Amino acid sequence: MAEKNQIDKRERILAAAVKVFAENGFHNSKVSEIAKKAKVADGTIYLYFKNKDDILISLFEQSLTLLINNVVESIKNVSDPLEKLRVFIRMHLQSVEQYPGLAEVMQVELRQSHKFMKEYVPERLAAYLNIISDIIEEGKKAGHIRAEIHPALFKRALFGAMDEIALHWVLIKRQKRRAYELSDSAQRLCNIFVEGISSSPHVGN
Amino acid sequence: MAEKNQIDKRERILAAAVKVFAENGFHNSKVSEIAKKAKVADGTIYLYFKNKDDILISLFEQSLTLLINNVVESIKNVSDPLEKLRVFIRMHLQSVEQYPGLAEVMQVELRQSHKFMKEYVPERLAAYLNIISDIIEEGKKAGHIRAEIHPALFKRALFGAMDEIALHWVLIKRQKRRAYELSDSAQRLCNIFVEGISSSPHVGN
Amino acid sequence: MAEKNQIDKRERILAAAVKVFAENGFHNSKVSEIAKKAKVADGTIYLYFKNKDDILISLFEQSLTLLINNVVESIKNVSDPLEKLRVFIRMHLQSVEQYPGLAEVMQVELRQSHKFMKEYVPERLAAYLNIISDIIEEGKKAGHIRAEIHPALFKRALFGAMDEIALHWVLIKRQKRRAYELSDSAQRLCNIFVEGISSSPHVGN
Amino acid sequence: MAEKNQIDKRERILAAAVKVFAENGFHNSKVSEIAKKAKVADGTIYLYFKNKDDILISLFEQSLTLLINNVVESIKNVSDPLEKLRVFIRMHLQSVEQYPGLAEVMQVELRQSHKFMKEYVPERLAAYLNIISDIIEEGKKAGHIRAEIHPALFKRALFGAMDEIALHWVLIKRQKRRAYELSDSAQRLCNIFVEGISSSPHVGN
DNA sequence: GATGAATGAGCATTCATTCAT
DNA sequence: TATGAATGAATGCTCATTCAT
Repeated sequence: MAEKNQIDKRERILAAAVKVFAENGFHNSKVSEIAKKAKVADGTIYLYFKNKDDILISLFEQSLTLLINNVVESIKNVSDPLEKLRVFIRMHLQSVEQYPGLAEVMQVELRQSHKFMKEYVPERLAAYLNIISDIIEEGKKAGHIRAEIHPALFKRALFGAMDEIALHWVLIKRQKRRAYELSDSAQRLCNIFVEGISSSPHVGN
Repeated sequence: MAEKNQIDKRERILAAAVKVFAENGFHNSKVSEIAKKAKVADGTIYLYFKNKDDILISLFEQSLTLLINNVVESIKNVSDPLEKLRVFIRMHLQSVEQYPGLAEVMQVELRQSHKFMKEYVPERLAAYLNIISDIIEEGKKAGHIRAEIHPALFKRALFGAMDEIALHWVLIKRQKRRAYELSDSAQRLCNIFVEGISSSPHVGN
Repeated sequence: MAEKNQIDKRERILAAAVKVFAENGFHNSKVSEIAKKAKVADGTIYLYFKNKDDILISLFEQSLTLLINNVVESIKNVSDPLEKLRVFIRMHLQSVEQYPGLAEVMQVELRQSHKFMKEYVPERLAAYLNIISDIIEEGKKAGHIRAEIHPALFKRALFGAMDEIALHWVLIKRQKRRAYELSDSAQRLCNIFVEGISSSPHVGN
Repeated sequence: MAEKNQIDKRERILAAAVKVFAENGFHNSKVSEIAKKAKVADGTIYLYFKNKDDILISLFEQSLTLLINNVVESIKNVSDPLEKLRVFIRMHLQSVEQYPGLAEVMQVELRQSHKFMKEYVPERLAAYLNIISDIIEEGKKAGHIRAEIHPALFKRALFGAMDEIALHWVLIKRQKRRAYELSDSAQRLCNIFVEGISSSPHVGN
């Protein structure tokens, strides 16, 4: 019971942190605000996290773990590498749509802290990206993907594209302008990244 | 002479700012450090810029203006839309290679600064991205680019990809690991974004 | 205990502030100096006061409340309006003698701080002054004070006179010149404001 | 001609300073704003004044000189000491009405700087106040003023009263509330300081 | 004399983190 | 565990003053 309460508390802090970070950005977020939103004393946060940075890292890793699990699960039963790629793209954007804080935290973490929290090595992110390059390797072996496609570059290109599109969607949404459907964007992204790299001539869509 | 000196001073501040921002990130950069690096008094900065934010915005817009000019100039005499796209990609990454601060400032501006994302309207960036979508429109009309390609999404996808790749290169470079050639990356990116979207079957590379 | 400590802390800050403000004037006083003198961290001050201005206002209101209480208590059992006035004058200067910071803070607040003169409405001060005009009204009704005396003007004239005299005493005292007795000044002030200066009986106006 | 221009410039700076100080208070006034209002370069001010404090002091002394001259001139042909006092009071408040900046500068100078510009000895002010005490001495000698009246205290009491009343008038005026007539106040002040407030003839003390 | 660009000292306030309870 | 009062380091910006022209 006490243990469950502890887990609860950690989760509550993380949940509060996503909202606060998404709202104000990492640097403009106050630990005390997270504490307030989590209905926890300021000091309590330091029982569960080393410092403010640690909250962000935890959040990021938690999100990525979730994302990785979702994606791996979804891809598991798909055999065609190109289809795997389509599923991947769809899953990523779907996750963003479902947890809009996710995209914002990624932005924050990847661009902002990435560079300044120099100690931190983004293993989880690497793992996530490697799912992509693995698919490419696999597709190349199977002859479904052209030999010229460079897996390590492709994974970053795709990730950058998805991330930028997610960011745009989040920004539009925040501005209360009618947000478009991210599932449409997923389809359009497939048009570029999947149909484009295929080794067979295009046969419609 | 006096006038030149003034221009010099503004430029010196901007040049110092790129370095400092790139090194520490916007939020962790001190105005006084910029001043010191520019060999200027702290107060002098406020003769040329409204505040710290204004330095960042100016930097960003200046960089983009440079980029736009370079790109437009390079594309001018190219008639094939697909080739235009290749040139665009090459130019962008070449510029990053030439002014490594550029990529970092972009990151900073675009992602890090929530404040800007809320208040600042990135007209220059929009103009830059529209060069891409214009090429796509043109290519579609000419029948060189498949009808399914969505210009507005494409421009963001390509930009996100280029940006991510630029960031990676900058980070590798900073870590003193042997930096790879960005021109190779450009070639590989073309493989994905240009050969992929073409309406004609691939004929080698 | 803890509560007492808190009250202590607020009081300590105010006590330190009187000294610092009196010594340097409001604008030349540093919050950090107040903190140091109160043996409190800089930030602690902001747990008890909104900002530097708020310290001054609190100080002023606290002083006036004290003054009002003292005066009201002293006057309570005096029936003759003219005697009330004498007591009032004595009490005011006595308070200054007892809390020399008081007079200086009054100066600071009332004269120096244009900002306050524009935004802050001195209710407490008005209440204090109205004690004077009430006495005058009462004396006029009872026939002890001439009809020509204008209560609203009288209250300000008396306050201005007392304040100027208090300031002079404080300044002399600070310069380490032998300070005269404020009780003598009180007596002399009564001679002017209560007994009148003319040696001949009034012959109308 | 050049000399006249110089005088002009000094006057223009002082005239600008009155307005700026009256508007914002001494500490919140910027030298550059004075310069702008005087249509003079910032640096030019330092050709005519040692520093910002010096502007205030000059202003104050200039005002007092004017005041003293006016008062002395007005009193010259009055023989009755009590009447002299009435004229003095009227002249002072009339001057305030005529040059509203005067009262504000007095406040600023006397309360604020008085204490903090420790080097400055207010000789001119002393001279002004001594006009009052001289009248009292004279009146006492002539038997028109009671022996108990203490000249040195009287001068400060009267000055404090006039100053407070002037300040109130200026504040009311600034708040755009219908300002009352200062000549009325002068009359009422005479009632207090000259005629005395008691309705019964003095019977000793 | 006149200018105004340049200087750089100075300071209120915030907020991540600690620790006595 | 949990609390939240207390801490104090850290910094963008202002503005009086200077001085090369």
